[in-house]
Amino acid sequence: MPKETYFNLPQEKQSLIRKVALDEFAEYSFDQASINRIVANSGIAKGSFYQYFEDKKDLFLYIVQLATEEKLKYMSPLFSNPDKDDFFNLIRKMFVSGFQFAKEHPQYAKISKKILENKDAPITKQVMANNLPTAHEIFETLLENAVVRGDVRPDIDIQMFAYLLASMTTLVIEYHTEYIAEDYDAKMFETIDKYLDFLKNGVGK
Amino acid sequence: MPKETYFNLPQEKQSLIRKVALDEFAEYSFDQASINRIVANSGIAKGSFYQYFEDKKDLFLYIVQLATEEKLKYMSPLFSNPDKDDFFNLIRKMFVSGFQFAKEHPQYAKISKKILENKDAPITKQVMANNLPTAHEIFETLLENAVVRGDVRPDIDIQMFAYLLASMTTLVIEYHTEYIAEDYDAKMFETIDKYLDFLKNGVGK
DNA sequence: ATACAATATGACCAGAAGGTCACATGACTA
DNA sequence: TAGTCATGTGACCTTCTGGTCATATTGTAT
Repeated sequence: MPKETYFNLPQEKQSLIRKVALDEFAEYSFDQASINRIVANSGIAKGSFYQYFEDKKDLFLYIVQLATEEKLKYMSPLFSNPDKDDFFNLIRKMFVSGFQFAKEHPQYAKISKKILENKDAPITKQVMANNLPTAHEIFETLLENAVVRGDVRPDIDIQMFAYLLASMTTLVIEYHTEYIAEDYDAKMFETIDKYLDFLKNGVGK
Repeated sequence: MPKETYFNLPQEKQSLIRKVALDEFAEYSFDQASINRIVANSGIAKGSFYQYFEDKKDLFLYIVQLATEEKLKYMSPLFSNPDKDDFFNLIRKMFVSGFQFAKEHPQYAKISKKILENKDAPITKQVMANNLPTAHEIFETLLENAVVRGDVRPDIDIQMFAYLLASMTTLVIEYHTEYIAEDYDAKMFETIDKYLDFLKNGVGK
């Protein structure tokens, strides 16, 4: 957490620093991000930076927290009415929300992606520890409910499949951003539907 | 590629350097790996290192090439008889081979994993450029054949599914190494079978 | 105007990085 | 023995890093 001094700053200055730090961490990994660049781009003195934050990690975890809070705003409505949608519809809605989040907060999305990509970095482990429950724990609960509801076959390995689901979600988004150039938005639904069809029925003939 | 001086070295010295570099890159990412540590651990002078290699990148790409060649030894036999196995059996065999490779060359496997995890690092892009065809191009061909053979539904999006398949392979291995502690080897087949069942039939009821 | 606390500042520090270079060593030829 | 050429060496270079600290500035309350 930033020091009190930071929160005493005028809102404008706070948000400038946030913006610059966000840009930096969206472009560079934690290790490669540079405090020197951040202070230069913010127009604040190096010394001031350390009046506001304990260290680099402090700033990073703060930014990650903001990202997490923002993402939660998109996701939490889905879980308020747990029995409203069946499993596959819920997945669809999660996709749409996640897609919306990434579209409206591309920087936050980039940072999240960087964190997930660097699973063995020490900083990633700390982020994971701070921001439980992890995605695959959520999916485990979802799957358990889905089996009870009868949406999903009861003979699947829930732990394993939760792990796969959690990662496949980001995979599908990755695929879509990497390969779909035109009609990006409209085709999102096609991509999701193809994915859901695969989840339900597999690809065997 | 290393300089001639390197290849003129006695085999023992070459392989010592390879071993030390392999250890370094298995433990640290390209950026975090340190030439200073490598020369210290090899017992060679810093200056000598630069007689052998152009720079850090030169050494790294050399090690990656060795890894790629080694992995190919495990994988290429599978593709010599393309019509011997149906699609799902081929996937199974690829798993078993990949698993074997990772078990017999854990360092190489670690390096490959690190590369795949850091998709946006410049060095990763260069590795990808050098080592085409990429995994998902292979899977595209495989899927096309599978559709012709009738193993796989003809209405799937081959490009998209090839992308997913390529990544899911590493996902499943990741899951297995992360969650299966005891009977690691024996349970590998269970994991693969569960995965193949999911590929074929999905999870819908 | 004075005193006190909060904040701002940038020169500075130690460490590590990748990379260079003048020189030393050794081996082979004439 | 003298000359040549490949190889070996580590002190040294520049550049960057995260982080510190003595000092200067500012704001506020008396």
